[in-house]
Amino acid sequence: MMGVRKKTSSHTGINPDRGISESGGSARQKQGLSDAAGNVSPQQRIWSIVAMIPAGKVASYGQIAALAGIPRHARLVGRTLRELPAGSKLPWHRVVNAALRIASRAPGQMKQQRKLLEAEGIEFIGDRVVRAHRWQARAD
DNA sequence: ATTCAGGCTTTTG
DNA sequence: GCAAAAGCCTGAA
Repeated sequence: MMGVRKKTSSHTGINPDRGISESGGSARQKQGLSDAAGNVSPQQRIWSIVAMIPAGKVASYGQIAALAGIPRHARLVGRTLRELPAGSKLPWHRVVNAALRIASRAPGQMKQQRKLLEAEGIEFIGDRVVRAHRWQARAD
């Protein structure tokens, strides 16, 4: 593949530093979130990225991880999303795997996720999301 | 410290 | 396009 995808270092224009104002308000009780050195925990980065996925678009775990500055952490993204509080504002449903398929962690939610996506105007081909709906940050 | 399993990804055939 | 194998990381036993 590659071709369009440059190195992850390419500033796509998105700016994770915009800070995601509370994503539910609770998930930060025992999480360090910010480090003494001013660093933020990986999951906060993930939240930021996920939060900036435009409606009507979907992104893959690895993509998010890469954009968050933590390549190879696709699974961590999934893990993080799994721990999300119910009232989270994060559009976790816009996150799918590299095959553009809905990752199944719970049969019921999978159905729900698809419904949410379709509600945003995302089309499906079988159990897969139409490629045109794949989100890609670009700098230009 | 070691082992295992997981909302993954990528390369081959 | 799908299946199998190998990678890469993390959290929990």
